[in-house]
Amino acid sequence: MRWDALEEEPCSMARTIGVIGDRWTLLILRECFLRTRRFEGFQSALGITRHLLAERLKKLVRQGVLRRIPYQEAPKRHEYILTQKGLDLYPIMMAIVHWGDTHMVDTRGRPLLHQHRKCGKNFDPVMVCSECNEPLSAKEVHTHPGPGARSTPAITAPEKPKAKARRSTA
Amino acid sequence: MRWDALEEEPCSMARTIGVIGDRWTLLILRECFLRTRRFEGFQSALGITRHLLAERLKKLVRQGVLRRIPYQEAPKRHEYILTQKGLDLYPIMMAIVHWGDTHMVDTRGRPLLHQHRKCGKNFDPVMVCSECNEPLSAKEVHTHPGPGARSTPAITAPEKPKAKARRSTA
DNA sequence: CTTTACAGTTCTAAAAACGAACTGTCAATT
DNA sequence: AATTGACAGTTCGTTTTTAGAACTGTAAAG
Repeated sequence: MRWDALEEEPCSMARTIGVIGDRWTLLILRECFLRTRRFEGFQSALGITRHLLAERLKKLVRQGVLRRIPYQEAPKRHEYILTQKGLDLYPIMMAIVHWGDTHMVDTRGRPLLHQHRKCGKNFDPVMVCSECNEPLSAKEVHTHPGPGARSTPAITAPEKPKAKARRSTA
Repeated sequence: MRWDALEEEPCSMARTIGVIGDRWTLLILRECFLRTRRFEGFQSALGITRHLLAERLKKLVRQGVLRRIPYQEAPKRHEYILTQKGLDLYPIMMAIVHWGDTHMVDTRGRPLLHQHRKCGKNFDPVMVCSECNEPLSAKEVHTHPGPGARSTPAITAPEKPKAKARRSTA
């Protein structure tokens, strides 16, 4: 699969993965949220090769996730800062961190705590329904096609019409 | 960087990225949440090479995200189903989908709608503070070291002590 | 007895990532 | 005046991953 093809797929998840779905990009974005702004900052924090870093930053700028802002003339220098589109990735980041906090911690506990300025407490992020404010879990959600769903299913492998379950121990 | 090293880092995000932070893995998990369970199902839905699919499934099983359950003897066949650890990835998936719905839709609108069984309505996922239930945004959150923070910063590049800003147009 | 479903494994070619060195501008140091 | 260091990349040869297609093996169906 060509990875830029992901952005054309009629699936918001595939499209998003096309933008942020690789390891370095996610780590670069972590650094952005931790207030890193400059090339050397990213490079030394992550140990990414300079080549790849340059490429990933370019892509994030192209996608509108980061903005490249000059902070000095003479040797032209730029900072990379999150746009609103980039800031909106925050729930994804927090969800990733929280899963790690829940399932990947060692005996010492979590590496990082998060404090909510509004209420002053250390918190966990919780995902709730926008309509009833109840916490969400996979089993309580029903998925159905929306207006942007694929009309011509030509791209997918054609459904084999003769799908007769041989044995169904399942 | 060796990618399995990510799981040792004192950062819940890095550790999580070590498990799910690549394109195919995320797409495989999407399929899992859409109730795909079998090898051929994943393969034909995604167009992933069989080789990589086998490898990724193995890794997800090793990580405890999927469980490999026999559904027939004689050719031994297995299904891959989400464990609780895997189901807990749901907020990450929803956050990714929601970002795509917000920032990557074309004129036709969202490909998929989500209905909450409890309240019956189509919804968006919202991330809130576990303590005060207010929606979260990056700027309202302060991050500080937890018990599992790195005690010996030997792995990171040593902080250059003489960091004297040459020019600060910033 | 040939085909099909299914779950992989094996192989070679192509693409991506790594690692280290190099380019270029300017300020500060010697 | 010459050298060093900060900074933001680019270039290039090597190694690792991924793609793509074919092959293996079991058993039911036609």
